[in-house]
Amino acid sequence: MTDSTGPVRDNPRTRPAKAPLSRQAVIAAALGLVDEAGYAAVTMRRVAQALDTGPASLYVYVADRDELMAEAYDLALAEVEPPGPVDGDWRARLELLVGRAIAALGGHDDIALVAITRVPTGPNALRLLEATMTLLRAGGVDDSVCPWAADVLDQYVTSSALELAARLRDQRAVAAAGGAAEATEEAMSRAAGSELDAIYGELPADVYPTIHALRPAMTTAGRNGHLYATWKLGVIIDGLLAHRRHP
Amino acid sequence: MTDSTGPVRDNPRTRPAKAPLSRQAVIAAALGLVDEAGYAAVTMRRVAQALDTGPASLYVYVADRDELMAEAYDLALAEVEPPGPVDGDWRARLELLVGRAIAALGGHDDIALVAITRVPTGPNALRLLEATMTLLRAGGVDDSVCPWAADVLDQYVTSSALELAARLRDQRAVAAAGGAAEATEEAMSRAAGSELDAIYGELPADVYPTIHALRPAMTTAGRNGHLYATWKLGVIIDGLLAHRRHP
DNA sequence: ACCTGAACACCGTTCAAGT
DNA sequence: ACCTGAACACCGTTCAAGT
Repeated sequence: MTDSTGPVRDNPRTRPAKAPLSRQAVIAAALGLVDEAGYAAVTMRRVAQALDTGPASLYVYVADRDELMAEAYDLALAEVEPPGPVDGDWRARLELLVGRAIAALGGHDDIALVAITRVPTGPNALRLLEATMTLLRAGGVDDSVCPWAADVLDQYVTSSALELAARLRDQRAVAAAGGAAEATEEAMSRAAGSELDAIYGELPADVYPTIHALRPAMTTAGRNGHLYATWKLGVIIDGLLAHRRHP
Repeated sequence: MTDSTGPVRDNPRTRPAKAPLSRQAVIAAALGLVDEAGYAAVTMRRVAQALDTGPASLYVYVADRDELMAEAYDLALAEVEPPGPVDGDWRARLELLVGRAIAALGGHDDIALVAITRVPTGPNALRLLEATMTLLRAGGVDDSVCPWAADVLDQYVTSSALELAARLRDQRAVAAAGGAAEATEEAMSRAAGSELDAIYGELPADVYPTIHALRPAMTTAGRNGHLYATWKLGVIIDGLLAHRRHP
């Protein structure tokens, strides 16, 4: 007699799940969609749908899609903790910091695309910029080149995060195809980067002698994700050390 | 008596401009639109409009927007000429090659965005990859790390081209605003990167001491485009030289 | 073979109207 | 203040129909 009569009553049994909208909820929903389907698949309409509302409602909390994605990017960086004194000298700490940023961003698919078209200025991005430049200074990098050095490291983080995301995506595709034999084979060959290898393989050896000669080393398989990332960071840091002072 | 009577006749006076459609024409039109309005503004419908046809007609020559943009990217690289023996030793030549690639891509607004989401495999990209790896080998870079080194240089080219494009875009905005005093001031402050500087300036100095201390060096003005690009390339090449061999 | 009008299934964003 | 239905001005891509 109390339950089914009044549709005016805000009954938590018939209307249970709908959490109140908020800026945080909108941003979290956007990042969740990135995880599921990637940056390009995040539309205002889908974010709204995930929050059980209409697209127009989002504009109460967020100026536009661009701002929303920038906030999702910063949310992805929230989990990154800057290393402390226990983690070693400045170089070990810098490597840890950079590695954590790559893992955090790469763990949210291609959210790092946000950093390609705009300079991140969210609170977490600023926090990590501060930490990075502090470590660089500790490494003897000159004040005048410190911002440049931080920029180079940021570019390294962005491109490495996108690479990691692509690798994880391939792995997920292989795992998802673990049923039909044909699909599995196709997914595995994609994961091995053999499309690219096939392109190199079809080039005439006389006009592309170097590509031809180095082809074994050029496949994604030959790149070995982690080893490549380590090598690349070494290149950058040693390069930075050689250019500590302003030209 | 021959000119105005027959509407059936294909009269070049009344129907002059419409060139026959072709894959090349579609690609060139797309790159032209990038130059005018940037990557995001290039839609199939606008490309069709520029060619005086309907969007459906483009699909005769091009599989989808992605392929079209990839071809436009490769077209932008067509003008890059690999340096020869007259241009100096391997390092001078590598610096020239990389500089030319940045200039070519950056001269077509943000077309370099194409290289972010897919590995360029057009004929010109392959031609320049071959040239790059040949120079790296001449510099003593080990075969096993050559592809990695080429990858690092490609990332440098892409990010530098996007930076250059942004700088040119700002300059164009300043030039275009050369009338109304207010508009000019706003455009110039944008060009000086003072938005970013304002963000840094508002940070509390006690929790962001390093950003605070280095703020003068962090503005775009302080970055001085060309000097920064030179420094960055030096960092990468010297880093590569220090890691010539496989770890 | 090449071209295209019309349609399909989407977009981001705005705005008047509701509570 | 917060929310929203409906609309506006776009998208990429397909496909049946024309030449």
